[in-house]
Amino acid sequence: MRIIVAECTVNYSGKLSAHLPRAVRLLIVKSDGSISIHSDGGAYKPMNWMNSPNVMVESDDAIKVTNPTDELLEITIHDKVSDQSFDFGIEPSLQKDGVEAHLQELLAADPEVIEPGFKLVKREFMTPIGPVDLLCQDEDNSYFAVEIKRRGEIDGVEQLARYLEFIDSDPQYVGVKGVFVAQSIKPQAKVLAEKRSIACLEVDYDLLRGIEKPQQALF
Amino acid sequence: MRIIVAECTVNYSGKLSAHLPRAVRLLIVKSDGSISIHSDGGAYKPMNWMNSPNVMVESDDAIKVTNPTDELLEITIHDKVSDQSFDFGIEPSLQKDGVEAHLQELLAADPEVIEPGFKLVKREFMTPIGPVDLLCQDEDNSYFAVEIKRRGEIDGVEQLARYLEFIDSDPQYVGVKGVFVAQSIKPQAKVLAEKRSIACLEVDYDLLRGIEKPQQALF
DNA sequence: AGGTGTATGTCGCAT
DNA sequence: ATGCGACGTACACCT
Repeated sequence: MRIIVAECTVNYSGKLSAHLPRAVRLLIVKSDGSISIHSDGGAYKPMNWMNSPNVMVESDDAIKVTNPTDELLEITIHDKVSDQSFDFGIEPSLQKDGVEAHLQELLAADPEVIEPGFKLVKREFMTPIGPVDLLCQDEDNSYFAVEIKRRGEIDGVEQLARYLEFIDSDPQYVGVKGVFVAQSIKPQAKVLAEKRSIACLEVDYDLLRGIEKPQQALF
Repeated sequence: MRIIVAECTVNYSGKLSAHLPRAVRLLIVKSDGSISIHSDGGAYKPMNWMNSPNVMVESDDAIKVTNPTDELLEITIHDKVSDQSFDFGIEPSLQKDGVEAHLQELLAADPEVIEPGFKLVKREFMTPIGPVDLLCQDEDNSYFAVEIKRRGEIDGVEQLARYLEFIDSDPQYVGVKGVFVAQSIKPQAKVLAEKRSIACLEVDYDLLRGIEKPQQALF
């Protein structure tokens, strides 16, 4: 990892054109060759960047980076304040917990959390426009398509509505109903779900993780 | 801007839980208080971060950052390699010039690219739920609502379908049909467009830019 | 390599 | 503040 602080101007052309006027900025060159240009503000997103793979050509007062799709990043260095390199060694893997995949696992293991009597038919049930998270059946063997989100927003409801449309057109599953499950559901998403005759359920992830264990202990 | 290189372990809890095992990493603390933790790889996205506003409490071997929504970022510093601060001054504004708007301009200027005989009725034609990119008429004076995207995905088809629903409910435009135009259209988007009776058209931006000039030269 | 869905998405703009 | 759409989205996963 190379860390440069320099007064510079930047031009990017490729998927769009961008120009950064002269100012002091942080340049990060990672060992895979990717380069990013940060200002002192605006969250973590760099103002400009070029991902690996690319070719970087450096001269006294300029850095030119090109990639295989003909994007060009051109940095003119007016005044170099600092230029250091560090050896970071290998990066152990990042561990994450609490994303949608976990939520789906927990609910697949315990469909009765969604509705008493629910049995899991299929996880990632395929439709022509993509997989719905869970397909379940209730005690009357009626089908329910379940869409799970971490945050319940309006586009998630639309997504489920589209799936339902396609699943319902299969005679085997005709009459399928929808359940929209999320840790929290926005008011507008609830309104739209109501309009689409889709049930809503808010679940607490920590609680869900909690009740999962006692149930496993029963067996 | 403060730039720290240190061997550290990191824990984040908030919207999810994340843990970074001990390794050397780059910590960037921007003047707005936001902090990001980078490894030496993986493009520009940091492994962990905390945006402003937040409260940062620093001790000899640890940095604890909390924000108003009770997210917590905890960095344990095992070995500090470097710790420097720089004054960046003010950042002049970034200038961008995108492809998206230009594509609409080109098609508005040349609707026949979409379909021979097409005439432009209105750009940004207003509906109660937002403007559709182009409203056109063909040689039989039938109406066509055109939605233009750089990338044609399923959401764009839904968007156009919603517009069509509203436009069609106006007696003047009843029977309006839809055309979905993009540089490339994903298979699933095509499937949904088919189901919604919306025509799809993939256009080449460079080609379009090319044929624009000869036409302009005719006048 | 290309398609598809998620993201602690981020960002900007309108309401 | 919240909703909504665009992003040089990035990124993991699957075929």
